[in-house]
Amino acid sequence: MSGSNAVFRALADPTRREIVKLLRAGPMNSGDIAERFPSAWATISRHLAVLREADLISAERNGNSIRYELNATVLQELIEHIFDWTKKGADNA
Amino acid sequence: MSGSNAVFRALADPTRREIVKLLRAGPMNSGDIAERFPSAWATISRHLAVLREADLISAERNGNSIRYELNATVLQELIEHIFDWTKKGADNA
DNA sequence: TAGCTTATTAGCGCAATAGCTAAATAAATT
DNA sequence: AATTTATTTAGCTATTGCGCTAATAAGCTA
Repeated sequence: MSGSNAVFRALADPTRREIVKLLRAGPMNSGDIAERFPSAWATISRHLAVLREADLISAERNGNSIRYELNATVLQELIEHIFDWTKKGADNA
Repeated sequence: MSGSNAVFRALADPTRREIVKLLRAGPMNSGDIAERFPSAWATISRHLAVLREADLISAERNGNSIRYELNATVLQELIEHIFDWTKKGADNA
């Protein structure tokens, strides 16, 4: 999936945006994340996979559990991307 | 559809993002927009409706045709919205 | 009014996505 | 090795979303 498309698609879902916001505070385990949502663990796990594919978060195995961390860089790039849109002129992607 | 959710959903589609980018140069008729895409006019028209619902563009009847204009304010707000995510701390929406 | 132009809405098919439960994988523990 | 804990993958159903064609609406002009 091509770069920014995956990011936009990932952020189109409210639950996934909530996960992103949740991870601002710092890294969390998959289970700790899932606990905060009404959906089943497996459902959240799939959401995490989508965010991972978009590179919005990164996963790291930590013994038994898996630690998810927000990828602030990608958010920053997204902001710049949209910011470019607000400028008239050339066909800057 | 609640505010920012509509915006994120609208931008999740590549064609709709192209339309947004196209309108940076200035207002355009529905037909002139549609001509630039391989999809059928009706398909583009529906995309325009989605963007309109998200308030990313505004429509104005101009005699026979309808003029679409980019709503730069909403893009600006979106940037600020995402920017807030990059800050740790409180649960700022 | 009829007819042309411009644009949207309706209805259908198909592919993609979100949700669930159950099964599978992985690491730690006994 | 078998069990427990943590998480993902698989298989299913239901909903949503995109694109098409055909039909409808709104404005203009003869």
